[in-house]
Amino acid sequence: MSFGTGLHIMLALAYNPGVRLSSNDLASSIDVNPVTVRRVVSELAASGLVDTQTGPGGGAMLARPANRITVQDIYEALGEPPFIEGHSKDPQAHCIVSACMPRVFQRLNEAVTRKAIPVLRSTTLQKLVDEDIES
Amino acid sequence: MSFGTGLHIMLALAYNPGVRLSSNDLASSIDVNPVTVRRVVSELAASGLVDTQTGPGGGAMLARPANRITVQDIYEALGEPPFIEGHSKDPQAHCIVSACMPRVFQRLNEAVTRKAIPVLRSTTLQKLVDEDIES
DNA sequence: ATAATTTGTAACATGTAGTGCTACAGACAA
DNA sequence: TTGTCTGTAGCACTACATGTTACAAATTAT
Repeated sequence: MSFGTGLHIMLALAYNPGVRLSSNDLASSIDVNPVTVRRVVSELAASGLVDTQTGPGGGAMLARPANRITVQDIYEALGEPPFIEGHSKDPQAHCIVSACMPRVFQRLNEAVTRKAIPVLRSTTLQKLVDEDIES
Repeated sequence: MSFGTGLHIMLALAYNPGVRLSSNDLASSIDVNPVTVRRVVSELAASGLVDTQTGPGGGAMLARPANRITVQDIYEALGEPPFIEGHSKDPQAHCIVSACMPRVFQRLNEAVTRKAIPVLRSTTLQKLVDEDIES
């Protein structure tokens, strides 16, 4: 859904290891609605990246150490769109060009993704906390 | 504006070298409104990628050969957003994490972009016509 | 000149996706 | 039992791309 909000949440949790932050805490850090935070946290929890708990003192915390969670994990968890995306219209039967567009977009996206994924996969939350991006 | 529509337009023009295609021709190939096509073509023309002409027999054609126009040219011409984009909220004064988010997103985007751009830059329209993507 | 065609652009309507907001059931701690 | 949180539903609001209509200006052909 929202990668920007999701990464901000994960980074806030990484900065506070072992501490549960409520959706209100997180919301005031990002300046969004607590419900929006809960919606994103819910997706992160479904992918096993965070652990949530209800009740007083409850909230979210990282499910494993920050050096074992990558930006790619977050990107996938939130179902982010492909880097290169075509239009959504179906190919027109009468048109040769439109018939091959889906394959063109797919291959182009694969080529870009093949380069981008390793960057996201090698960037852990811990590196971001240390502001140590991209060796 | 719309990279999907833009690339489809450019590819249709590449498939028909030397021929001017009207916004109606292009619109029926993509299945969008002719005005939408004219809006995108207008941006492509502003960047010098296509040449347009009014009147009967008018329309758009590539401004230079398909092997000298890259996907990156099109991506830039349409002012596409960065690959990795943060949320748009201003950093909250009271929060350490939110203060460093803009820089985190910027560096992350730079790292991904540095990998993705060469792919787009080495992929010419002609390669796409030949379905020869990514050596 | 005149008529027909096409771009470029404005103005407004429509569709769609993310977000804000309220509400409340269920889980949990004290 | 009470109060605090999450999870989620439902609906309003906002932002933005696209659809639609309209028309001036450029160009071609007669």
